[in-house]
Amino acid sequence: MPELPEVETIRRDLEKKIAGEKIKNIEILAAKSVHNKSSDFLKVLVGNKFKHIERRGKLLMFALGEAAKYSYLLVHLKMTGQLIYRHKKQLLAGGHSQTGMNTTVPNKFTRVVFSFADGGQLFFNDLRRFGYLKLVSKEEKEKIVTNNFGIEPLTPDYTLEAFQKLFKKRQTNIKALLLNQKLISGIGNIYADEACFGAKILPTRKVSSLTAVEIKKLYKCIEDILKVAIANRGTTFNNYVDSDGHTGSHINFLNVYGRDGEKCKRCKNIILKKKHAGRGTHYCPHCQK
DNA sequence: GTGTTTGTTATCAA
DNA sequence: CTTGATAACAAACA
Repeated sequence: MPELPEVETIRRDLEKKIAGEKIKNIEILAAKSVHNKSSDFLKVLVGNKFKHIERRGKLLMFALGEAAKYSYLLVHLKMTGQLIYRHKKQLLAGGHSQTGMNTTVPNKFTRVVFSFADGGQLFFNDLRRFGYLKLVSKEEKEKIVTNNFGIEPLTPDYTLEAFQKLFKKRQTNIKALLLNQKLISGIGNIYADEACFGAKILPTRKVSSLTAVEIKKLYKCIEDILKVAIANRGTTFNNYVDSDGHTGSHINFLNVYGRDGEKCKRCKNIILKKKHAGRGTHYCPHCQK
């Protein structure tokens, strides 16, 4: 489940590997994963290059070198998408990474393959095919960003004042607020539960019931948890790997997500998991109020 | 065969 | 128009 820390880890690494490198060839193995006509996709990208990679929430935006009708390639990994890069030598060695967990590419879940002039290849894998690649114009990109993404954590836009505003005149609960990308972007099921644990707040609480002190605490916890998770190169629970095909290590630092039935690291009570807002929600019934 | 997993959108209701 | 709640999607695995 790539959320902000996982997508950011991919963005930073991948940008160093592919920025400015000419795209020599593209294989579309699953047309459904590409939200453009295949012929358009190839025509625009082959011979082009990615200048840099931006990110908003969980959405990656590859800026094209030669921008005309299309200026950006949007990539959303949804639940099981992966972007794995192999340079020429790794490919000659058999498509495996050299250290850590091996992810063989291509594999049966490879949907699109980019081949670069320097012999490197970028593989878009997606087991469940929820993810997508989509070419858009500059205007479309800006419209998508404006219409679908709220406050971006870890940027100057993420202020306590802006965060506090989200709580005004809202009837929903904390978990739903944190998962709502239009209000605050980049948080998914894992970090929503982890942030609530950090702030000692039950995810089921109505947002109107939070005190000013609790809101401030949650604000700080979100920032902290995302930064630490990035430092740990993300959480690999099921499917996530970085652009080298390596797992992230933040799973070792999770306090509640996936720990139902285990002891709370803070108070030793048993962590519970309940379906809430259609999602598995993990919490400590004792030290989260 | 069934239940479970979640990011996002569609749909309906208030 | 805004907000909220829920279902649906997709696909593999235990």
